[in-house]
Amino acid sequence: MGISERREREKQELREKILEKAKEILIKEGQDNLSIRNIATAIEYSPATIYLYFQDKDEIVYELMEMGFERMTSELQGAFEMTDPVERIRHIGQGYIAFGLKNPEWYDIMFNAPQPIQHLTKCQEEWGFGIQLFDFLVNTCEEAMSQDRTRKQDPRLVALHLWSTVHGLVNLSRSQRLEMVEQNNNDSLIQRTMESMLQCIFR
Amino acid sequence: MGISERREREKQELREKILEKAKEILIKEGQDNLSIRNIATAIEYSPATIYLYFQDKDEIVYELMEMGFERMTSELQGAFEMTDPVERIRHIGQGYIAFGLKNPEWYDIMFNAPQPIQHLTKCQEEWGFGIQLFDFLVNTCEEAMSQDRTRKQDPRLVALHLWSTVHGLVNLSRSQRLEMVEQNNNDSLIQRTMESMLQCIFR
DNA sequence: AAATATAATGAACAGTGTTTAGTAAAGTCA
DNA sequence: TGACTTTACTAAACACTGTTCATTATATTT
Repeated sequence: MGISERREREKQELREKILEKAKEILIKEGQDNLSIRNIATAIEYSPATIYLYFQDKDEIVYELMEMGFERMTSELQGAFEMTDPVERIRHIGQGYIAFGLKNPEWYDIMFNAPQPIQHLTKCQEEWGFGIQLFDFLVNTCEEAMSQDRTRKQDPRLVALHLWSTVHGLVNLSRSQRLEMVEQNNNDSLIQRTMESMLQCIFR
Repeated sequence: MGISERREREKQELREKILEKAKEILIKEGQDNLSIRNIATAIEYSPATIYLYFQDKDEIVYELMEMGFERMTSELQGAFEMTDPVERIRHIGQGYIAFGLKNPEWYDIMFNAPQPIQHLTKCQEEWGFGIQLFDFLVNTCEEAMSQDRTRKQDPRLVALHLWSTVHGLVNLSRSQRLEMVEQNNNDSLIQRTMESMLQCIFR
C-alpha cells in the first residue's frame, strides 16, 4: 500500500508549502498582504485549494504563531540557560523586546492578533508555548525570591508585572505612540525603562 | 451674506453627523463594522459623499480618537485632582485600566491603531492629548520624587514604566492572552498586578 | 476500458476603501 | 424670469478581501 502513503506524503508536502509561502509573505510583505489569494498565487494553486488543507485563515495564522514561538524560543535559548535568576530575567526581557522590535509581524501574531486564539478556542486546545514561557518566568521569579533577591510576594504577579511591561513597551513602540511622546532614542529608551523596572523589583 | 454662512453651517452639521454615526457604529458594532459604507447607509448618503467631508477613513478614525481622549479625560478628572501624588498615580492607573477594559474599541483606536497616527504624520500635527497625559504623569512622578516617595531616578522612565505596564495589561487582557495563562479572576488579577508594581516603585 | 474516488478549480457571494465622471440642485446675475 | 455657474451629490467602477459550492480534471481501482 505504498500509493496511499505517497498520497498522504504529498498532501503533507503541499500543506507545508502553503505554510512556507505564508511565512515568506508575512516576512516580506507584512500581515496586511498575507491573504489567501496571495498565498494561492504564490504556490500556483487556486484559492479554493487552500481550504482543502486548512479550515480557514485563522488556522494558517495559528500555525504561523507556532512557528513564531519556535523562532523566539531558539533566540531566547541563551537567556534561559543563565544561572543567576535575575540575570536570566534580564536577558529574557532583553531578548523578548529585541524579538518584538525586530519581528513586529511575528510578535503581532503571537501576542496581539485574535485569530490564533480564536482557532484555539474553536479546537479547545491551549496556548502551549505561551503558558510554557510564562510558567518559566514564574519559576525564575520564585527562584529569585528564594535567594532573597526580591521581597516576598506572589511570584505570578511579579511575572505578570514583568511581562506586561515589556509587552507594553513593544506595543507602544510598534504603534508609534512612544515616539509621539519621546522623539529621540527609541531603542535605548526601552532598554533603560526595562532596566529601571528591574532595579525596582530586584536587588 | 447669510446664505454662505448657512451653507457653511450645513456642511459642518453633516460632518458632525458623520462622526456621530461613526461613533455609534463603533460602540454598537465594533471597529470591524466601522466601514465607510456602513456610515454612509446610516446617514442616508452615498459612500462617495463622505469623501467630500473627510480625506480618507484615517481622518474619521483620528477624530474618533480625539473623542475617545475626551471621554477618558473626563473619566480621569477625579484622579487628576488627588492631592497626594502617589494616590494620584494609583487612581490614574485604575481609571486608565478601567477605561481600557470597558471601552476596548476606543482604547484600540487611541493606543493601538495605526490610522490616527498615520493621519497625524500626514498632517504634521502632534499627538496632543497623549503628550498632555504623559507629561502630567511625568510631573506627578517628579512630585512624588521630590516628596521622597520613590528613589531618585529619571521621572520620564518611571512614567514610561507605569504607562507600559498598564498598557500591557489592558492589551494582554484584550487579546485574550492573559486568560490563556491565568484562567481565573481576570479583573482583580490586573488590579493586583498594578498594585504590586506601585508597591515596588513607591513607598 | 469503464467505474470510482480524489483533487483542484471557476465562479459566485458579500464585503472592503477609494476615485471619477456625470447628474441634479441651488445660487448668481443680466 | 431665464441663462449661466457653482456646489452637492451619487452611480458605477477598480482592485481588493475570506469563503463556499457545483463542476471539472486527474489518478486509482476494478
